[in-house]
Amino acid sequence: MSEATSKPLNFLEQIIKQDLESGKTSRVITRFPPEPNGYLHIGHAKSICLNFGLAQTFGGECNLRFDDTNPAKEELEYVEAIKEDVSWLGFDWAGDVRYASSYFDKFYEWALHLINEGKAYVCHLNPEESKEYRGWATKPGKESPYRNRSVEENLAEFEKMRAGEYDEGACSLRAKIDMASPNMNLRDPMLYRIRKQSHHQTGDKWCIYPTYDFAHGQEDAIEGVTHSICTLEFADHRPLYEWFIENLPVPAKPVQYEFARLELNYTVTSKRKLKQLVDEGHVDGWNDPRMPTISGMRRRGYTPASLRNFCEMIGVTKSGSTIDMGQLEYCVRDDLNNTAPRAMCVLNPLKVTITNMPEGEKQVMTQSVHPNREEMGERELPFSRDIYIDREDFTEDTTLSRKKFKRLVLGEYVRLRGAYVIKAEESVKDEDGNIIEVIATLVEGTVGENPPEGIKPRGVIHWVDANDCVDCEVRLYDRLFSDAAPDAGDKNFLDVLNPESLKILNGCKAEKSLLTAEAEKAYQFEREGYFCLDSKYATAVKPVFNQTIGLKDNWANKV
RNA sequence: UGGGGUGUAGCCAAGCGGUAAGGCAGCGGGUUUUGAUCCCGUCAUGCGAAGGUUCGAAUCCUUCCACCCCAGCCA
Repeated sequence: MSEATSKPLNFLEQIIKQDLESGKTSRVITRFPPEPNGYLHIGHAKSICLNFGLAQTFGGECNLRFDDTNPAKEELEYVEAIKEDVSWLGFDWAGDVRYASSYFDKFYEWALHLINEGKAYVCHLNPEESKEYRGWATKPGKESPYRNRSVEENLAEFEKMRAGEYDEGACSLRAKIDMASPNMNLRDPMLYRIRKQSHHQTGDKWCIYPTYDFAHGQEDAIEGVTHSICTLEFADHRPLYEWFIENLPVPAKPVQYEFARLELNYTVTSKRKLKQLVDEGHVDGWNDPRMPTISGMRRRGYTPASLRNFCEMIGVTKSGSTIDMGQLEYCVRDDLNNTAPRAMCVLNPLKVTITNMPEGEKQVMTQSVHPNREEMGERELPFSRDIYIDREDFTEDTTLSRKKFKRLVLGEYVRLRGAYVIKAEESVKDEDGNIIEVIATLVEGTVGENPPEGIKPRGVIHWVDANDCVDCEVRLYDRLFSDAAPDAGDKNFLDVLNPESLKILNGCKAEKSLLTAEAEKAYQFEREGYFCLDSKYATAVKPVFNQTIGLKDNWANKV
């Protein structure tokens, strides 16, 4: 790590390195603490890579802990999905999955401890009154009239809360700190509130639930977490986090650090908004391939490695930043370019008949599965008199320069990828003047060989044997939002949804080898992009392919 | 205008008193049976602004400016 070529340490790595060197800690324990109230998204991927990555780098461990302190918003479906996403990303948590809810007895005991110390009280102010008493940024709060109850009374009232004798909102347990603190979080924060709901892990055992603030640091302490890493908006909570650690007989003293959450342009990373997209049917579920969720990206064909590389590449700092979507796309292309098998698929088929090839004759071309990775083997491509090419790869316009149109032009030559050089002899049109077929001839001896002197193919195009191919559906995706900052200002993100984010193409013609494609495993459809079989809609008789990402294409606007 | 946080290129990001790394994007060129990949070159006299300290400042000091977060019985 001291080599000149190594990546510089981010600020958290520097802190941990120092803590290890100074002996402040001898091992590193981190945790990824999602609340199971939605699916994980790209922003969580950053946190996962950070927390698990730090543990890996320094030979420590990282826990997966569900921060399930609010039964009103949480569901078992989400905990299962989150576990799957973390595993898929390639990380193993230490030991069993943890739950904040499994520490509820301990939290209750610690609440009693604070009451006994005179540091917590049951407050019967209702939500509106609490708000009023809290004051404002420039205005100190007022002390609750219940603030100075006796320990005995508080104990009795808290027991009544726990026993279900009060309705939701009737009262709460609060810490006695400082109603005049400039930090709003220290103005007698709430520790417990009443929620008469069953919990996905603890059932109906409790009707009072600890707040985030009263739970998080203590969870960390119980698990021996040394570096508790959260996002910037919790920085204001750090003094409170520390207050609990100082005032409770906790078994360890974790320290909280904050980093900037990931923002990506042209998308939203807010569970609330993503849930709204799902609930209102703007997308096809949490794993819609257009969603920035981990499950959506997986269904789209993104790989764990590409996401990990992305998170590594963007860095970790405390400055709020918005990463360009292009950077994520670069990582996906970079990984897929190296790993994806190649195949050919014609998206908008145009029939080509090769007249100097006898009807019924079948030839077989062989083509490498990957141009620079011989070990991936070869594939066979049937070739006959009738083939399909893409409509966009043929034109009758003979005035186009060779630089501007490197495809098939009437009267000229083009190379069929992995097969012959052909010449377009004439085009056939329907009564409306649309080109429906191209009549062509092949140049003998051009498979794997250059054509004779004088024949200069304009370029290389992809094709598929019309007599031996697979009919399929292809789904093309564009960004979900047409605005770079769907969230910004007071604009409604739903107003900037991109109406063209999904295009469904039917009647596409894929090469036969694609019949064995595995769901979510991307192929490169040569000259088109990366595509994977959809895990939801593909059937044995009808493959459906999702476009993972297009090939980089910077010639269109240059010529 | 209370508290907390952040300002280095179009987007990220190193830098920790010794004279602005790297990546993405862009631009120019080369190779190529994918207009992809790959390769080469190019891209901040400048670090939010203004003062100050110093032989020397993105780094230290002062003042100012801009943006983000906090008034849930959400996390």
